[in-house]
Amino acid sequence: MRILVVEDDSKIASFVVRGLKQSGFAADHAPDGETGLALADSTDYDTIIVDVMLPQLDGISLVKRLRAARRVTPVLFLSAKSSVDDRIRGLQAGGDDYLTKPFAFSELLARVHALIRRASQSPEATRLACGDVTLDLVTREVTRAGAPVDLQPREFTLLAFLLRHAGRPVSKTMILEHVWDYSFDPQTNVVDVVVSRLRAKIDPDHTRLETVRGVGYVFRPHV
Amino acid sequence: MRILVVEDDSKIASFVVRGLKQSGFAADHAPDGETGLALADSTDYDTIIVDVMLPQLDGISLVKRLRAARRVTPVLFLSAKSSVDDRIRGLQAGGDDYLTKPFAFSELLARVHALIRRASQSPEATRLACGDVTLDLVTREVTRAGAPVDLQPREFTLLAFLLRHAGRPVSKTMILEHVWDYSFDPQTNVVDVVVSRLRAKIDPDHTRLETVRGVGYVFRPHV
DNA sequence: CATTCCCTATGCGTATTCTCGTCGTCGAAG
DNA sequence: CTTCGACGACGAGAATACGCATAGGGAATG
Repeated sequence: MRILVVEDDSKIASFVVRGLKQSGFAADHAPDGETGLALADSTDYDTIIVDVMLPQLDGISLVKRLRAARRVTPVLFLSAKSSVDDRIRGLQAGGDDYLTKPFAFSELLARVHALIRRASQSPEATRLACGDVTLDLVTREVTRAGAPVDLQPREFTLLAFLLRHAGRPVSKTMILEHVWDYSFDPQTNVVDVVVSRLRAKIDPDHTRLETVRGVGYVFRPHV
Repeated sequence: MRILVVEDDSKIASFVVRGLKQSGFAADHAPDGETGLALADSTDYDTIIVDVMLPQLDGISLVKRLRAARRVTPVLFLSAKSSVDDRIRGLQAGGDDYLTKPFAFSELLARVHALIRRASQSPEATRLACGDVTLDLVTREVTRAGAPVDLQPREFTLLAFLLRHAGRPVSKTMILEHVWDYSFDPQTNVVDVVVSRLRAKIDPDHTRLETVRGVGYVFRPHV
C-alpha cells in the first residue's frame, strides 16, 4: 500500500510519513502542490493525504485537477481550519475525508484504513500469500512451508512487493522505486543482492522466485 | 480495552480521557460527531462515550447510524439535560446507558466497567498477562516469575500498552501517542529510554520484549 | 525543601544494508 | 556447436543507521 503525503510543514510531514512507514505503508512526500500533483499523476497511490494550505498550488485545486484527469484515488484533506465551509469545499472538490489539525496519528491511520477499505470494497488484506509462502503485514511474520522465516526489513518490504504482484514480472526499476524510494536507477546492484539473500531464506531450491533476464523478477504461484 | 470519547467540550474531554488512561484504558477522543462516527466505524472500541449535543452530527444520530451499520459496541450517553424524555430518546437510539452532567468521574468509570462486563459477558480483565509477566490495572501490581516488580508510572503505562498488544509489533509513533500523548515529536528517544529501563526490570534476559528494527517493539507471548 | 520521576544528550555497539569484485550462466551470433 | 558478451549471483568487507545504556539536570510532586 502506497500513500502520498502533500504537506509543506516539514515537521508534520516527517511525523506522518514516519508513522505510516512504521505501520507498513510505503509513503512518499511532496512539499508543495505542484510536486504533489506531478507525483499523484504519475504514480498509483492507494490514498493521498493533502494539506489544504500549500505553496504554489493549494490542496483544493490540486484535487480538482486530479479529478479532472479522471483520477479516483481516495483523498484525505488536512486543514488547520475546521469551519464547515472549508470542509464542504474540500469534499466538493473531490475529497473523501477531512481531518483538522492538530490530529492524533491513530486517527489519521484509522481514516486511511477506512478509505482504503472503502475504495477496494473489501477488507484490506493484511496477509499476503503465494504457494507455500505467507507474509503478514501486521505481525510482520513470514513463513515458508509452515516454518517461520526471519527477514530483515528490506527483505521484508521486497517480499511484500513481490507477493503483491505474484505471477507478473516486476522490473528492477519498479522495485527500486517502491522498495527503495529511488526514483531513478543509481547504477547499483542492491536489488540483486537483496534478492539473493531473500532466495537463500525463502526459496532455497529456486522454484518460486524466478529471474526474468533483462527485466527483473517474478514470484511464481506454483511451487 | 479501548474507549472512544466523542465530546466537543475540550475541558470535559481531556478530563475524561485522562482519567480513563490513568485507569488503564486506551482512550481516543473525537471533538465532533463526524469524526466520532468515522473513528467508531473504523476501530474496534470496547465502549463509546458520546455527548448528546455535538457539532456537525449529534450524538443520537451518530449512534443511530452506528447501529444501522450493525455495530453493537456499547454506548454511554453524556448529556446536560436530565429529562426523562432525553434519556428515553437516547436509549431508543441504541444507547446502553445514560449519564447526566455534571458527573463524578468515579461514576463514569463504574458505568464503563459495567458496560464492558455486560458486553463481554464475563468479568472484565483487570489483569493483563503474557508469559510470566502479569500486570493488574487496578492495584497497579506487576509481577515477573511470581515476584513483584516496582515500576514507575511511565513504565507501568508502557508495559500495559505493550501487553495489550502482545504478539503484535507496536510502532514507536503509536507508543508516543498512547503512552505520552505526543502528536508531533519524532525528535526524541524517550521511548527507547523507558523501554531500556523496563527491560532491566521485567526482562533482564531479553527474551520477552523484542525490538523490531525500524518499527518499534513486540511483547512475545512465549518466554 | 527533598524526593521522585522523567526527559535530553551523548557515545558506543551492533544489525543492516550497500559497494565492490569475481565467478557463473544465459542467449545470440557465427 | 562453440564462442563471446552481457547480465546476474553471491560472498566479503566497509559504511551507515539505528537502538542501547548511562548520566545529569530540570520539573513535578508531596
